[in-house]
Amino acid sequence: MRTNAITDGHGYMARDAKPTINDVARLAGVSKKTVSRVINKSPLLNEATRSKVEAVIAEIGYVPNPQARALALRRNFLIGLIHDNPNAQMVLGVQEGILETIRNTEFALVVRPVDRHSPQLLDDIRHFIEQQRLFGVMLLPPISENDELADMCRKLGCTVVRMGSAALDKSEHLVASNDRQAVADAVFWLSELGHRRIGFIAGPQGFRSARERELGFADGMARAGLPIDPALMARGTYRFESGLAAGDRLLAVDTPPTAIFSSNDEMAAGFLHRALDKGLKVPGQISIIGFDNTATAAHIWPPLTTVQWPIKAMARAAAHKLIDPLDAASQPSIFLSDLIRRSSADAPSA
Amino acid sequence: MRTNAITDGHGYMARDAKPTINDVARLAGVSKKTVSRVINKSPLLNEATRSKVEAVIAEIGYVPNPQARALALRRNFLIGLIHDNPNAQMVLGVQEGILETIRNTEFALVVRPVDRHSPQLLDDIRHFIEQQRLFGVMLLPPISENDELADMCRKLGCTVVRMGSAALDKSEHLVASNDRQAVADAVFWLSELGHRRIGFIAGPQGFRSARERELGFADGMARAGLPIDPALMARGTYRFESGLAAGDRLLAVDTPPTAIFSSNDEMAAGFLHRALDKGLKVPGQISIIGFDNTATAAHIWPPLTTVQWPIKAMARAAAHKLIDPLDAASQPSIFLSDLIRRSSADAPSA
DNA sequence: TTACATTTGGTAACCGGTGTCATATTGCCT
DNA sequence: AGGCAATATGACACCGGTTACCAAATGTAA
Repeated sequence: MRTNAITDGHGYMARDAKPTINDVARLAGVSKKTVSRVINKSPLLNEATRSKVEAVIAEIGYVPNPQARALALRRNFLIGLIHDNPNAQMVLGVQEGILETIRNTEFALVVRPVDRHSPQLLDDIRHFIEQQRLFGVMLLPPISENDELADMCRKLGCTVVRMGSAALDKSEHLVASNDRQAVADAVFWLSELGHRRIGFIAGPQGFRSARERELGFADGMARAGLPIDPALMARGTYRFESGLAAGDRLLAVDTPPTAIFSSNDEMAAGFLHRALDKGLKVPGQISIIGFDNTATAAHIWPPLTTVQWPIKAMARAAAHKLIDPLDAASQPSIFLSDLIRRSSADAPSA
Repeated sequence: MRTNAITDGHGYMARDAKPTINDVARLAGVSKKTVSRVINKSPLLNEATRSKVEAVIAEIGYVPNPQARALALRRNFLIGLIHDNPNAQMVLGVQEGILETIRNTEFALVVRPVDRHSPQLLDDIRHFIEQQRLFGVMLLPPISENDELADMCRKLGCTVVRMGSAALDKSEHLVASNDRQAVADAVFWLSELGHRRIGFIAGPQGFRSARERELGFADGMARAGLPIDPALMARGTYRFESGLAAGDRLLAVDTPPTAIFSSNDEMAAGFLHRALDKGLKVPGQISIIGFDNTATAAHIWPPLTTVQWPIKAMARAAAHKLIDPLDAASQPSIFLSDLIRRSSADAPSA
């Protein structure tokens, strides 16, 4: 008894008619408005009336129509997740985090993967927001670094929350991780382990996350009182292959490094790959630390020590900022990442 | 000029008023109905009237309110993606595929990660569908194998499309990959390479995908005229650790296998890990093939040869089935997977 | 010229909720 | 008992689209 056989003008099956607020009102012998009050937990309601209406609601399985509500309230309950993210793990973690927050609300999460390099990027997103009349949007890195995009979303009337890796200029809705400090701590930890020659693989220029991690590396080396050797610095693209290339170069210097901090796991995996190719012992001869804690990090050999964003917690916080006006007014939330210690980094073997 | 400063009763900022169909009608000097006809591309319309209205629409940037439309049409344009999936790569691929299909439609994609083991699973999902009044839902494996869930969604008036790894009983909306044949082909390929002792790591019992892949293994061995040695068969949980365990057992037999087909990449990675631990040369002494082509597969060492679902194509097909009643009426779509040949499998070294 | 079909546009009601404001009921005080 | 506030409920218009139905304008044939 799922649908009746009548089709509408579009060829779609007509849906079973669901009970409406009118049905509830009629059955309970009250007005629509009273039912509406029950639904919205209005305080000025006779207890007897309330329970009578609630009984009817439960009996016929009434669920308010969100589209009608959205229309009447002139505000809807869709939040958009816009991302262009190479790290599937992270995107999914964010989706789960957001969902944990909105699970018992009337909000829903609408996703929109985009192509950062598309020339119609802005138009696409504008169309998306206007067409769906989004309540708010959440921007994930790296596209969260696009100020023009964030401005546009705001002009469109959306609440905007950005997840980032650093203090993005404006004192706006932001959920960030303090990459700089996390990297500094990790590098300092390497120095405590006894490493003196520590190399660094930077991410691509123009990414705020890449810049923050570079600064963190400098901080950590400074704190450890270690000099930065330009021969031990490489720049990659955040991709596996560029880690390979970094390995070629950094492992070929006269006095090679005993440890490497890579700005992300993919490059770390590439570097590791190359180190093993060259017959080096990891971590004996070369320690490696990555960033992101992707699935790969745990499954390569040896398992990669890496820095991990508290993604779900950040996503929960971001979702709160989005749907809770009080929270939104508060300061940016800055999270600190954890160092996941696995086997790819240890004290250098004498 | 994003919002005015007036807040509504809920403390949210009131949004800028967007132009409505009435504004368009007034400015164009026609009735609402005429504007509606233009929007819906009604054929019985004076060309001059149409262009006049279109000019106004373009000028003031009118976009129809989807909530109002949904209300009036008694049908909405939200499709839900319900999944409980360990493979982030795949979920994201599906999201992208669906989006490619619905990009220029008025549909939007609402995601709902769930916990397959939650006791309130059905209630949660029922609530989700009823609350959002979803038009249709797409179920991803492994939860797509839950018939009870699919039935419930249908009863709720949703179009249901399931992505699966095998012919799911009913002749319903289904987009599947032919895992059985893909595995058979891969195993046969191993035999062509010269392997005679081929082992198999099965997935957990109760998963259709696991069963299909087992059948595929048997098919491939039969086609190659090779016997199946029970000592070379293991069963895992689809997780890395169980691949490790399989390695412990399968590599300890008197005449160890020269090749292994693992029902997924994670277990393959675990098995590979263990093989390297034991000092085996891969692929020289032992070849390994996985399934899924996760990010890990490409980044472990040696890179894993693996079977890959044409995920985006499947997702596109599934989305079409969901939104296009004609397509929906057609047969299930069965896709064949590709074998991604990397370095973990090759001819056995004499 | 009239009768009639065909286009084209307008009016009103409705979808399922909401807000505003008026009204009915109750309790309390003098 | 009468007056008044506080509480509880209802009537009604409205959100922004849709369809159903009707009226006017136009074209066309007898």
